[in-house]
Amino acid sequence: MFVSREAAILHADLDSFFASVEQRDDPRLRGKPVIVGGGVVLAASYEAKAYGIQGGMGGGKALRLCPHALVVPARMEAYSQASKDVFAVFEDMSPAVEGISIDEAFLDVRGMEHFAGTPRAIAERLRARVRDEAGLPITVGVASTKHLAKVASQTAKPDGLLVVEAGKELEFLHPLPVERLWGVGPKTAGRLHARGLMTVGQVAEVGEGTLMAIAGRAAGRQLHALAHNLDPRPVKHRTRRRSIGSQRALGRRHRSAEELDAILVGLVDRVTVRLRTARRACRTVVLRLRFADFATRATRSHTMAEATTITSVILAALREVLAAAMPLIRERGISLLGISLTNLCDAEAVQLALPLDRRPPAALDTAVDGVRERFGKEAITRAVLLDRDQGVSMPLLPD
DNA sequence: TCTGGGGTCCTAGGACCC
DNA sequence: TCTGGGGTCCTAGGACCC
Repeated sequence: MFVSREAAILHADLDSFFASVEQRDDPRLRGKPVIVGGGVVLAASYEAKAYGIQGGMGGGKALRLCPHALVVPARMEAYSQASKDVFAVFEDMSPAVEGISIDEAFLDVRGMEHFAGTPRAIAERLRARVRDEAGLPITVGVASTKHLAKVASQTAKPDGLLVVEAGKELEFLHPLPVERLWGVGPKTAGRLHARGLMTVGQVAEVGEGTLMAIAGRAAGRQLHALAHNLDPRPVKHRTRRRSIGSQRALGRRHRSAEELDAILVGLVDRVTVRLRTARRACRTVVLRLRFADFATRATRSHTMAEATTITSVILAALREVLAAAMPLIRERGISLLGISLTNLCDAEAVQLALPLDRRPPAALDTAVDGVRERFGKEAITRAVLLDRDQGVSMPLLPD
C-alpha cells in the first residue's frame, strides 16, 4: 500500500522561550547571552547557547563557559501570560490545536487551502503574527505527520521555517542521527550505537522485532514506525492532566527527620492548592526520593480507599509513607524530596455524586454506575464536597 | 562541575478475583 | 498427584520530554 499525504501539520515551537520573554521585556538583555535561573539553567538565549550553555546545566559550569552572561531569575507568571498570548494566535489560525507544553503546539491545517492559503503560507503568517502580537521569535516545522513536523522545527531553529514536502519525507529523515527521533534519549541512543545504528536510515533497515529487543516492546515498535515516518496520531486537544506534583532539591547537607517533615508540609500545601484549583481529587500519593549520590532514586506510594482533596488526609498519608522510608533515607542520604498526586478524578463528578446518598439503595447503585461511566474508573467510592480551602469529605456509599 | 522542577508513558511482578 | 487462565489493581522502577 502506498499512502501519499499532504504536508499540513504544523509544529510551532517558541525559541528559548523564557530567555526570549526576558529579552523582550528588558532591552538591555537583547543581543546578549542571557541565562534564566540561578542554580540550574532553566533557559539560555541563543547568544548564550553559542558558548555551549544548555538548559539543565549547572549554573557554575554555565558561567565558566561564558563569564559575562547575564543571569536573571525566572518569572513564571510572565511566561504563563506570554504562552496564553501565543496560544490565542494558534487558536485563531486553526480549529485543531494541540498544546504539548508551555511553549509548543501542533496545528492541523488540512483542508484550509482555499480560504487560508497553503500550509507554508499559513506557517509564515503564524510566525509574523507571533512576532507582532506577542513579540517573540518562533520556529515552525511543516510535514505530513506530527513527528516529522517536530523534527523539522528542531532542524529549522532558531526563528525559522521548514516545510518537508509530501514525498520527500524519508529523503529528509534518513540521514539524521538517531537522537533526533522522538523518544530516543541517551540510553536508547547508546544501545542503538552499540549495534552500529547511527542514523535514522540505518534504524529503518532493521526489523521491528530486533528494535523491540534493543529498546523494549513499546519503544521498539515506536522506533520502527517513526523511522519509516509512520505516525497516524491525529492532532487533538490535550487530555486532562494525570498527575500533579512538586519537589525540592536539598543539596548535600544532612537533613533531620523534623526538617524533612517541614519540607513535606510545604510541598503538600503547594500541591493541594493546585489540586483544588484544578477541581480534581486524588487517590494515590507518591513520595519521590533522590539519594545523596545525586543519581539513584526511589519512589514510594500509597493508594487510599477513596479520592480526596483534603490537605490533612493527603498529608497524613504522605507522612506514613515518609516514616516507612526513613531507614532508607538514613542509610543512603537524601538530596531531593518530592511528592506527586496521581489517580486523579474529576472533583465535579464527586460533587455531582453528592446528592445521591439521599436516595434509596437500589437507585443509588444505578446512579453510582452512571457517575462512574461518565467520569471513568477512577471515580470515587465516596463523595468529596469540594471546598477551596480545605475540602470536606462525606460518605456516599453505606459502609 | 555540581546538581531544578514539572510532567508522560511503559514494564514487570505480586495480590487477588473469578 | 498435579496444578488453568485471564483480568484488574497496586507498587516500584526506568526512560524520556520540556
